[in-house]
Amino acid sequence: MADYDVFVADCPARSALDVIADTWSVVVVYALGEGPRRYSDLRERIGGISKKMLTQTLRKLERRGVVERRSLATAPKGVEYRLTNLGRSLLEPVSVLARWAEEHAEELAGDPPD
Amino acid sequence: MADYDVFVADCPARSALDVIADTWSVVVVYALGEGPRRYSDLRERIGGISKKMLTQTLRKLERRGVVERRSLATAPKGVEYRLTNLGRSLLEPVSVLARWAEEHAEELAGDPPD
DNA sequence: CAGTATCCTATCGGATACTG
DNA sequence: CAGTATCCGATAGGATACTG
Repeated sequence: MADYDVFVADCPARSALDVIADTWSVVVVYALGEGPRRYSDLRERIGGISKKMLTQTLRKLERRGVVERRSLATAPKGVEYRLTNLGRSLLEPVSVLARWAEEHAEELAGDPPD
Repeated sequence: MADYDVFVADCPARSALDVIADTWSVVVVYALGEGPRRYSDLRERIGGISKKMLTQTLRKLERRGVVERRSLATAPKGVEYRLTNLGRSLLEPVSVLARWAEEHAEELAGDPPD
């Protein structure tokens, strides 16, 4: 019936999750989906993220080739982040996930954190 | 352009991830996508999962309403797990994730674990 | 057969303070 | 402005041993 296998190492859904499963990655990708943003604007746009976690998340997404960092020479100077092509291609799967959660919000509502 | 917001608590993609982001959940859901399975068969089918993690993952998915547990009276006795309707509805978003990872396998190949 | 119970390490992520 | 550095508590998850 199914022609995929279910060993973790080979499970492709798991490789996708390696990119986006942590607390902040999808949120950052969402935020950058609107267009390039400076570090400080990102922090404002995203509620409650510490500088540590924002930097850490951006660095990881950079290594994965999902975002790109570039320094701005224009005043006021700063740093801008944007999605790469790979990053933009992530928006669709993430939105499918989001739609699923919205459609099943009630079923998911009642359960304890973990 | 985008009309979603990006605060974690409200980010629907994050609620979906709360269900599937851990190491084994998607793998278990995949495996159960083939049909009901007994505990021991699941463990065989899934490579390298400990009893502890299998049980823990199944319990969590049960609480989330994604899988259902039922005892088998027939010999040999045992326990069977199956996807609920909610669980089956998860197969699509997960496979979208999987397809994304497969399509971008090379881009993702080169990077360090974290 | 289908779990518990323990122990142990590694990483996650928040808080705070400091820097070029 | 865009980070580092440090400390800390709370999970995540592997290994092993025991149980009804």
